[in-house]
Amino acid sequence: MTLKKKRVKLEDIARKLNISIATVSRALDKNPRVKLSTREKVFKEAKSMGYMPNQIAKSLSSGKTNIIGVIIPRYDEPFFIEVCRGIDRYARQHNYKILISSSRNSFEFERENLISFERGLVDGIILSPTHETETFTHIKSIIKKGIPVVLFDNIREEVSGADHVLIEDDKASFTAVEFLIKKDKKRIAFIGGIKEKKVFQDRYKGYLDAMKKYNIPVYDELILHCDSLDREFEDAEIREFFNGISITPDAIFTCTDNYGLLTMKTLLKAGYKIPEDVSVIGFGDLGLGEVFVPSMTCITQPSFEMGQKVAELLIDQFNEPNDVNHRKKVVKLKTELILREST
Amino acid sequence: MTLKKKRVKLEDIARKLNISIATVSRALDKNPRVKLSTREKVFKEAKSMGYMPNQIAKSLSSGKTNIIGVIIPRYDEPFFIEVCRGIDRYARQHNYKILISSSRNSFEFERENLISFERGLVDGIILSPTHETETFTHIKSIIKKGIPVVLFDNIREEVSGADHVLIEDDKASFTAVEFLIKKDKKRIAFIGGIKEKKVFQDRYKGYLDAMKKYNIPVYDELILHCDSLDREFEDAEIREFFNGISITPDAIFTCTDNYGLLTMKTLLKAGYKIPEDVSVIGFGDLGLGEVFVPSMTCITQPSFEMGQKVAELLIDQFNEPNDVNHRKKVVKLKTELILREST
DNA sequence: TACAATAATACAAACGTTTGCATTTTTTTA
DNA sequence: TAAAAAAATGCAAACGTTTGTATTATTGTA
Repeated sequence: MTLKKKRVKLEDIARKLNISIATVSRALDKNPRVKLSTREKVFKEAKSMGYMPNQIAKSLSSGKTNIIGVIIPRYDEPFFIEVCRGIDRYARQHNYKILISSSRNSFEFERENLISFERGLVDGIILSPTHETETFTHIKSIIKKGIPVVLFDNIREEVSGADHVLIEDDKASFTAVEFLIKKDKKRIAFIGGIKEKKVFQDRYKGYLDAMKKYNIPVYDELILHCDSLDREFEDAEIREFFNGISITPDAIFTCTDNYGLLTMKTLLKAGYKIPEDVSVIGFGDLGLGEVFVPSMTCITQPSFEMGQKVAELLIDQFNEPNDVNHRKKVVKLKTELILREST
Repeated sequence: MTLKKKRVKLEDIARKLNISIATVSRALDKNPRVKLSTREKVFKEAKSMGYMPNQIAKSLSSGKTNIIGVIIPRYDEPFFIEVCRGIDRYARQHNYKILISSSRNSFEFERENLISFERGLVDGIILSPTHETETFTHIKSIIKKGIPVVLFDNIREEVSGADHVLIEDDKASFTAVEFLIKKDKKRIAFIGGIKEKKVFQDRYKGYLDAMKKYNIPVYDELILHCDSLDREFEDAEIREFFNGISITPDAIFTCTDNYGLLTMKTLLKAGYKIPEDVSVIGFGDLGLGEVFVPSMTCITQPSFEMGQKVAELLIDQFNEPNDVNHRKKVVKLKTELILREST
């Protein structure tokens, strides 16, 4: 049985070369204060001994971990994954790693995750609040401790008090619905998500605004606010909705790619033709809408870019003076309506 | 301008209460060596001062970070995300966090990531090798240093030398193809992925084995090994393939959900009826196959469970004596064929 | 060849914990 | 009521770095 060998540390190199730890440390740092020939000796020895710096010790000493904590409501939503990709890309370019946690759509978990990040493992935090998140005291308390925080998506602006990035949900859905109206649709259904979630409220608002502006009647019957938190059940919810309505819509605006696809599926199965009988629009555009037959018209969300922007704001904070009351930055990203076969 | 306050540490509590740091530390640990009344005092003070233990200092002192490093070939593949979810679930239950990196399908990045994990930030590593990964010396060198490693998916068993978890790819695809044959299909096309990747080799093997066993002719023309590394181009590749063939297949076995969906899309657009004219089978089953119209028959990969299993193996290693030469464990997970409308 | 100026290196404290062992305090016992 | 036993606390080293300052070695200058 071979036991694992101990890591080699600065001290080992120092002893071997008969110099001090400080010199070894500085040599490996390429600090010009140590003679070139010594530096070279140290490098050579470090390599031959298989030296690897200890990140933890470094962090303790420097007070920086170069880790960014990320809290998202769930993993199984392409939007969040895409944002994380964006964060990761930007972070890596700036020598940071990211540590992702899911709050599983629960305020309690969100708080717990946040608290666990308070233990100094991360230099800053990126968070997308759950729909349950109504108060922001937990976030503010983190900020007050001087830990940089950036929020994205689903923010109630009035209360956040932190840098954040979002898309113009109301405008985006207004545009989509307006497009349907201009295509002469009269019975436009709306399929949204849990009412508590800010993004869905905004998307609903955009729908109502457009309907109002063009004087199109809004039928309560044609409005569904899905509230399944689990993907598995969304399907059933949408099926039931269509079973229950007496007015046949000629267009459907949905607040999610998944809702859009499930809607199309349900309608196709029921024998409707898309877009001849009904038009369908989705929201998000993360790949599936394009593959489906017919392909789905979508609002694109610049998810990857959102991630990059969020990371940028955070890393900017790292480099700013430690002013707790600095002016909060808000970035709004633009969306676009991508036309496909479903309209 | 309000400056951020310094973190409160054990020393601060100790000073305030006029006791030693050691006692505070043990009190917070609920160590019975310190008097109950003292413990209570300490807890109260810690709370009122807003004490949060410093994870980094703890790690340095204990030699454990409670972080698991995970390296996957890419983020934008639901399979890997699902595995990560499984890892995360199991890890959290055992008080570990996970740090995910993508090797972006490049051996070089894989190595770099691995090296960065050698710096003591993680207690162990979970890795899914890229298709470029032919030698395992970088992995072995990590293992030799005593860092626990577990691999999953896409392993060349003969060379890995580490615990690993995989599915029986050849068996799975054999089953799928056999099913098609028993449905009396005669011209069965195969759409696989990059030839260098072990999982695709195995899935191809399963196809060939089944064809051979039942004496079905294999047409080279009906075989495609996609080699786009980027999702965007897979579509074009598959379209071209179908444009180029002169034999019309009556069934298509594809090695990926995405290939399956793209295939269905292409066929539907070309006017074929599924499953009347052609049957299609996918591989993976991560949600989309069920939504598509017609829904797609798939081989299920127990991705989430795979993640959990991988994490379990790793955490088991943490608790084993430090035997570098311990007998490697290999876990094979079962797949299933889920029948849907596309066959 | 002595002395300053400069270059190279070493010492030791600090980062915030944990923990073995020593010391002090309290309780028990005779 | 003093000694022994048990309980509570404190001291200091350790974890592996970084870094300000002190020290030593090497040059250059007159």
